[in-house]
Amino acid sequence: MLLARLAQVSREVAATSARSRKTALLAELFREAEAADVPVVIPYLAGRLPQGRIGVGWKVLGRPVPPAAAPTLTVREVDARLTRLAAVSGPGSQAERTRLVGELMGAATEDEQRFLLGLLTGEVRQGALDAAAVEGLASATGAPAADVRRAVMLAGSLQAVAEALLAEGPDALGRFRLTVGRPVLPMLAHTASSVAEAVARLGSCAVEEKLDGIRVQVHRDGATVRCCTRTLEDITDRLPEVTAAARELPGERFVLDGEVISFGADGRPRSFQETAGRVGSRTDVATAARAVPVSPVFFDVLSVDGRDLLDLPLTERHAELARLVPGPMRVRRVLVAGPEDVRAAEDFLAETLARGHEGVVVKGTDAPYSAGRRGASWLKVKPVHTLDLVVLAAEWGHGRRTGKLSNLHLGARAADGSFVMLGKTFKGMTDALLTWQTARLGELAVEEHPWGVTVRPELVVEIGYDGVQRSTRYPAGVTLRFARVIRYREDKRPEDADTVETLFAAHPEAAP
DNA sequence: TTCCGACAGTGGGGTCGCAAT
DNA sequence: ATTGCGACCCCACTATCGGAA
Repeated sequence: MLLARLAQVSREVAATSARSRKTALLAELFREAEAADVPVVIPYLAGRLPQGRIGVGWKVLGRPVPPAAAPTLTVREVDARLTRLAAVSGPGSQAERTRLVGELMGAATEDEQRFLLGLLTGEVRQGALDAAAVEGLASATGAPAADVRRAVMLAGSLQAVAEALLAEGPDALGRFRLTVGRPVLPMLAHTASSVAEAVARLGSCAVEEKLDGIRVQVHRDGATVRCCTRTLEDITDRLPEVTAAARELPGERFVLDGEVISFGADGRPRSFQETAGRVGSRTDVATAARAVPVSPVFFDVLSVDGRDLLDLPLTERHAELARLVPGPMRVRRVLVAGPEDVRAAEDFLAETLARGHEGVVVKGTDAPYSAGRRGASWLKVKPVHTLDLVVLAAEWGHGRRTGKLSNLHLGARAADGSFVMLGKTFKGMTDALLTWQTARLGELAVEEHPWGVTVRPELVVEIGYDGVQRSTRYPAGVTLRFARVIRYREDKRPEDADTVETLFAAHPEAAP
């Protein structure tokens, strides 16, 4: 199959907003694909490279190359070239990758170049990625979409399911079961604004502490232990403590879901930055582990001794977890019967925060484990802090925000009346707000840049954030974590804005 | 008919490892 | 030695479609 055909379909998919039409276009293409093209066509249309990320970003892509006049590239040829490119390493590798990318782009037509650019940078922007590819695949093969989706979640891979399905038909789906040693996409949580809201929505529930670490899925099969992240990246080699802990447990074959986090000598959790830095260390794990030891803390079990527990209610899965994993290695939790019991849940949240954790996750007791889904039966609750800050500048948006001032530079008031930048945010804005702020900030602009405008510091905006973290980028030495716009405060003047001192008073642990 | 779940998009900041300078 | 880049960890929130209620 020619790459040009993929580029054409991607363009057509992007041009329609109807999901059913997107699915139909993808299904048509999957039907056309030869068997040998499938392992490439499927991930490409889901906006992914079979090789994963291959060390090509904006810098390596370099300057635009004149496009070819006629399409000649096949998808398999492109895949073979990218496999070679991914294997390049050592001194001079960046130049060699740049050369190979240039060669590839030179062989591509304008339409193909546009598609390849999106693929390589991870910005396909066709409004249809995994879910649409799953639907299209189901439609192309006559398999029920729900069965295909479930197989993909359990295989942790669209590609493997696609190959089996196109080669053998819908019967192949039965093969994709939960298997110890093969990572499963983890269940994710929605957000609730308060424990009361979460309990009201779920009724009978478990309230579990939410640790601010790295999600980890642990598979043990006899002496073999594998650990993977939320995106199914294998990090076994970086977590010797977790491997050892899993081997100590009284079970030979199981799959556990939890969080890996580092506790200080005082027993309190270290900051996310410290835990993430440790888990990110690959070159000298032993030294990193001595400085920042990590512990696994589990909250779910997906399989034990060959029994698949995914469809069991939380209560039953937790009973299995309690049999397998000792208390100190499980998250703390309380059971709440319903809204009449909300005080217990609120007290538990307060205790959890006092112990230095992030918040809680409220889970419906009857809910199964929905692999790969953001199930409505898991609701996280974290306290939200707010500050009134001043807009110092704004950056032009991209994609659907092109032409709108989007990303705001946020400043707190300093003692001398100047403003200290604390970070940026593009979150929390409706389209109407984007339009309004583009006009308003345009009036306040004092300087235009290629990236946006700097403005007179007059506009006050209420910002929500989850906490502060250390920063070398900003002058106060800290920045806001997950800052988002709540509302503009046109009733406030910049001299009413919050100060750096206010910030440090609210977060004394972050003060210099 | 209205409501709501799921998904894609729009990016934020930090840290590590590797290559370039 | 330092800097720049890419990958990947954490993540919030809005718009939209289409099935559920």
